[in-house]
Amino acid sequence: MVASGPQAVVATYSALPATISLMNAPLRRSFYDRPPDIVARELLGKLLLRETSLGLCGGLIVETEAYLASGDPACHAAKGPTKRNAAMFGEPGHAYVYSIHAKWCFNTVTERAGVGSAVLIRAIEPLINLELMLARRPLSTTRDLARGPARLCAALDITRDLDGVDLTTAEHLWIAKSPGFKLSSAGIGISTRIGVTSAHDLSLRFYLRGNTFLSGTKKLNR
DNA sequence: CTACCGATTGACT
DNA sequence: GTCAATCGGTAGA
Repeated sequence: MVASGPQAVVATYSALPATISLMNAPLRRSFYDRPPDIVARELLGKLLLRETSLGLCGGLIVETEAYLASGDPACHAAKGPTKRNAAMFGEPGHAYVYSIHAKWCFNTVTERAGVGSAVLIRAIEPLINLELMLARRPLSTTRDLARGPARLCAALDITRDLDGVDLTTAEHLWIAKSPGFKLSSAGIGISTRIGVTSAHDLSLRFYLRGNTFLSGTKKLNR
């Protein structure tokens, strides 16, 4: 059993020269209490961490998408609150977990309660406790383990149970800074969002350029 | 209750 | 590159 709460975890990240020590203190609520396109961009290079009775696991966020409270018909909040999207209208810094095509996807709620915006985490680079994550997706290669929003949820065991959970405590699911990772604007790619059937024109997908663990096609990742 | 849809994935050409 | 399986959420009878 791995103790919860801030602690150092060790991992090797492909873009860094060597094994690095990562502190896992959760980002504060103020980080999330901003427009989703800002949060989506700044979540790149952060660590997504998941704690269960089987131990700690996680990885580096390499791809995100913003869903806007207004002017964005692709956003689940666009038609107002329902039972499904209730978490999106709650406090920032909580999880919004929804089902699509019989799978789960994970978002962080952004902006103040009542607004209805979020950031979808689309891909992580697996770093911590690969064995555990691979056990949850036994047919997957390491590259495909968490490349895609539903794959990532399967690898981290994120389901409906975590809908609405607070991301600012190191209990079940949270996001932390990864020391040593520098976000440069040159390293960030921006494209239209993947899979949406409306608002094709909005460039609200953010990704770490050149990262091996991105979902989508080569063309979108240039 | 039924019917339809989808912010996906994995198998296949 | 194409395409169908999958099932929870939602709307409507």
